[in-house]
Amino acid sequence: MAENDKRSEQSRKVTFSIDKSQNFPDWYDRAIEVAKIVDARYPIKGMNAWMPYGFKALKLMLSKMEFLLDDTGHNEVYFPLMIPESVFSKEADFLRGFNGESFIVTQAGETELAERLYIRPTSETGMYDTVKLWIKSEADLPLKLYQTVNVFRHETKQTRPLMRVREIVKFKEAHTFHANAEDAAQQVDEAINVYKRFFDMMLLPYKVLRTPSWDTFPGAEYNYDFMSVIPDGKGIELASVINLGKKFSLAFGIQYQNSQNDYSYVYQTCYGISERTLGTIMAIHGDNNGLLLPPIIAPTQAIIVPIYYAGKEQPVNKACAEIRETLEKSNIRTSLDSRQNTAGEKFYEWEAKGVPIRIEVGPKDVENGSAVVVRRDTREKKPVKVEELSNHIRMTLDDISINMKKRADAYLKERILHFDTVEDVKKEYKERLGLVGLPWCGEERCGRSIEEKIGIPTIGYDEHKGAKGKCASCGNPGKTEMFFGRTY
RNA sequence: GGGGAGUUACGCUAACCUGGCAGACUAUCAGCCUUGGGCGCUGAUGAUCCGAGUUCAAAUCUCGGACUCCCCA
Repeated sequence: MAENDKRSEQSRKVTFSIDKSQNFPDWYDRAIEVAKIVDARYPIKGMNAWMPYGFKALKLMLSKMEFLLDDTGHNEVYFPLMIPESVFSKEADFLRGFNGESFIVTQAGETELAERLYIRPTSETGMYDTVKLWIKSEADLPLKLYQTVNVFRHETKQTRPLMRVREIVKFKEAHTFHANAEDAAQQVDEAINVYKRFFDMMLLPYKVLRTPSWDTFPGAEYNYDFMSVIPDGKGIELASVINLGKKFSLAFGIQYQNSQNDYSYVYQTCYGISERTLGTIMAIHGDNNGLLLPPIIAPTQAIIVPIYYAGKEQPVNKACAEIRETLEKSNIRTSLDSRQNTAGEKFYEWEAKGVPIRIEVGPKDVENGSAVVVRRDTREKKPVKVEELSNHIRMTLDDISINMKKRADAYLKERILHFDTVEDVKKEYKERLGLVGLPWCGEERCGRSIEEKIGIPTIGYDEHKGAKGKCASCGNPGKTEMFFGRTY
């Protein structure tokens, strides 16, 4: 810093006095606030107002999911927010699972309603009650639907923006209906593949785990969860893929007429993701300067920051406008920050918002016919000739994505810990480290017993990976690896 | 499910115990100075969660409510 520089080190503001690795919860709240993703000041716990920048990122993310669903033969529909109590309570396990956390409308104005109306905590019941009218014959199957809706759950525990909320604003849920069990099972596989493609695009690391039989989704035959780990060591369920079997079709009477002129009950699956995915993206990729958004969902992929000097604004502005036009022509989402704040202030702000690339244009650059390109992930600065800018930015965006994915995969690997015995876990595991894997024989009794001994809840097991050692409970050969962890 | 703490301007906070002009920082707005990593200066806007009680007088004391946070099962 030059001696004549009036800026003093001490008066410098600090966006993040909070260290992400030391205090993740506070870091997360602050990062979301500074980047203007959501406004958590909305006066209901667990319900947040989405701000323009955050909502743009969310929409970009969802559009990728929509593309994948459309591409695999799903059709978009919409079902109402409210579900009559008589419909909501038709499937017993489902009712037991969601009754306690549902909001229920009991009156309109001062008039008490004849029948109570449930605000959907998820849409199964409301949907299936009507879809049964749509299905007549085998020719109507398979039927693959999805909708993007808000759902409400009265969370009593701590809430956290995007991760654990009372109003899930964008629940993108798919529901499918099939003629037989094989087709339904196949659909589960397709859904898992769709989600793999999606989370890979979002540069998120995950592990697909099958939920143990004693812990499945209410009303399910079996289900899989896409699990990731956030920096405080807690597991987070990014997506759930559920085989409902005939449970709901029996409860709701969803039947089709088959070729033998008999009626058969349909087999169903459902699966969904939400804005939690965006929350996890921010949690995993952010650093002590704020967010880092994957280029694929960044509302602004490149921010142009003019560096003004008195009397030299005109040429700088002109160069910036030209660069912006060029980049937009190459389909790079570009913004220009021509506000009169100091350059440094703007740098910090756009870094906090997670914009992948910054382009600095000052009088020196104009003279040289170049611009300074700065990567958000490495903060590396590089002068680039204006003619080469479009190409360079494209390549750099790709490179940032590759780098982010690499980092994220390495990150998850560190947070999934493999142990051989309960004793090892007790000796070496501390809460904030991540998920715990132990060999398991496949018996419910043993799964529950391990859970109790190590005091960490079961999450699910990796179906496709055999375990090396002996079951951590009974000592018989381990069939698979069971994972344990605290979750959101 | 049980327990505890709290609520003052967009945000953070002082005054509370011991009742007496609600003060600072930040932000915002107007202007100046500036702009290659948060500089500085002048001025302005803006607040005691809601309801009741005690009192000459309540952010402050008492009671009730709402909401928020934390801890334990």
